[in-house]
Amino acid sequence: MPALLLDAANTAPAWPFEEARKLMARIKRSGQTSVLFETGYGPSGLPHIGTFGEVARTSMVKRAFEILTRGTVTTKLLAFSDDMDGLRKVPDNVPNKDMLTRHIGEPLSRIPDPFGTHDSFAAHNNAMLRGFLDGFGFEYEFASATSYYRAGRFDATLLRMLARYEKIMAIMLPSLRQERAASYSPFLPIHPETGVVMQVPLTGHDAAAGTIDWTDPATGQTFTTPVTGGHCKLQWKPDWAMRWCALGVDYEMAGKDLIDSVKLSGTICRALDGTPPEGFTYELFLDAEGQKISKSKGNGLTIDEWLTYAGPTSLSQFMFQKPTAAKRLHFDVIPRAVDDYLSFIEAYQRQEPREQLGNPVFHIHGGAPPLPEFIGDGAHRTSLSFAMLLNLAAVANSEDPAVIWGFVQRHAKAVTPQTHPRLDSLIGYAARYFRDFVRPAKSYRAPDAVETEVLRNLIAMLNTQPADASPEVLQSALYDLGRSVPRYQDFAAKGATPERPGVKTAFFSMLYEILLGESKGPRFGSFIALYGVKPTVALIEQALDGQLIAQHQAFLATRGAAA
RNA sequence: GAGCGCGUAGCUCAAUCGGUAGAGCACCUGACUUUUAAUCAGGGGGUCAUGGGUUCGAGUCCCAUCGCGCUCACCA
Repeated sequence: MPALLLDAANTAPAWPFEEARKLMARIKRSGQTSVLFETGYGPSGLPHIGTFGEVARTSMVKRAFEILTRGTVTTKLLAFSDDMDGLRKVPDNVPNKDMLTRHIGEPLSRIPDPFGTHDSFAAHNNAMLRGFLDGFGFEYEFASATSYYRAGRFDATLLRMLARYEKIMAIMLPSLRQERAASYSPFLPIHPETGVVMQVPLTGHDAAAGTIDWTDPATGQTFTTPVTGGHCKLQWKPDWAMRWCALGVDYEMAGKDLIDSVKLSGTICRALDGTPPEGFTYELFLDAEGQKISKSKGNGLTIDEWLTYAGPTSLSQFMFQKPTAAKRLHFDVIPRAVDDYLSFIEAYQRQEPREQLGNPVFHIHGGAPPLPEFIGDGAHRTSLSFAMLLNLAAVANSEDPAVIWGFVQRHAKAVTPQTHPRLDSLIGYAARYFRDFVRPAKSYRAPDAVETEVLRNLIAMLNTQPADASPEVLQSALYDLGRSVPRYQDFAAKGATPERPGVKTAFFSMLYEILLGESKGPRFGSFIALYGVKPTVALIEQALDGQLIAQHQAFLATRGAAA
């Protein structure tokens, strides 16, 4: 990386650099030579897009920090899975719900995998998370709460917390309601017989022995359980604090819904003689109605859904943009995110180093963004936007990438999927977006008597055309056909004469509405040339039969049933 | 009750340590041997929510007010 860039980074206003500078101040105070970033994950369901966002954003800060420190400070990102948490509720979107119901309350890492592919439910969801993170190429180390607890990596801090039990309670109790405060315990013993994470009040604790005493409310049996060795876990706020302290976490982001929790955990962390991490509060993702996205509601977008319609870089682009402002995370933001990304990729090449540091693609690609893919040469070179490709899909009236490619190649003959692999994937995404969002919005109508006659004449005209008729010839023939129908004659058109009237726009609108289900459309001669003369005849015949309307209704019905 | 975010063109939003307010869509006009557009050229349109303050200079920083919205206060 050029020295110029490194100097500019010291004052760069982009938020990842601002965050990195907070860490610079922290290591200056402490003198430490390594920095630990953490992101948390609750594996009671499939990975959430918010989880992805947190890892993506934390990675951007980590990378900015590495640039500022010239690699002299070692860094690590720990993706910590709280897989020892007890299962509270059976998720809706999993099989074997009966089996899961029998394991309510047990640690996720102890419950069998309802999908039957992994050693436990937690292992399954952890693998899903890691699959996503690996697919995006994040550098991180995965951590399982269960294995950390069992391996004793938290033992020293757990014992310290037990020794300062009263102090911890004094911090927690004021934040709780009376009835909850009466039964609250920061320590949750694992039932030695049932394996359930017990949420019971403690009847005693012994700091010297490192144990807690409690009673099983179901049987009245009393137990004495060590807080160490994985026999006991912590309530989540003390758990978070203990983890910060035990592992020495330096940086962790959280959504704004956790502001109070971050404060409380920070206080507990200090009570354990730890220093809470530097924090960053990001705004929440909202659905189309402005509601918070949550796993339990199932609103908003999943990672898979985003990746159906656009590539991972566009999702990173979305995550980079202004993390402190609430963002609607819905299908319609995808094209914008893709095109923002593409234009920043292009802009990067002509930017000054200082400007490059504020360019999202600098952070998305860890300082080394790829070159843009252009079509055409010299002054005529350009790149195709996602919005334009969506138009193309609509023009071609096709969800087949090959047809869209055909359109592109009419204007740029040398361009192929081999020379432009990213354009190829963009076209694939555009085709799917068309299928799922544009096509359902279509509305076909039936032709009236005059229109039926015109369409029959159109078939007859097309049957006289060769298969390779040019768009211009077809266009001209279309005008002649329109000119012959009184309804579409326009004597006010430029160049029109009483003998040779112009053609009203209504003629073409009629074709779009009946044949394509849209109010607007492509130059129709071009459409026929691309779509094919014979297929166009078939399309018109289907319209005359009422098949287009019937097919579209059937299509909508299957979608409705699927949704 | 506590905390946070947002008010910029008709709509959706940009504006990178304060320096002449921009884009996309929409709309209007014109050109391309007839009005259709992955074409090109041009145009209209904003009291940057309101009122103060700091400054040579504020959409940007500070204070207050109004409006909209979200989150937390049971669990994670």
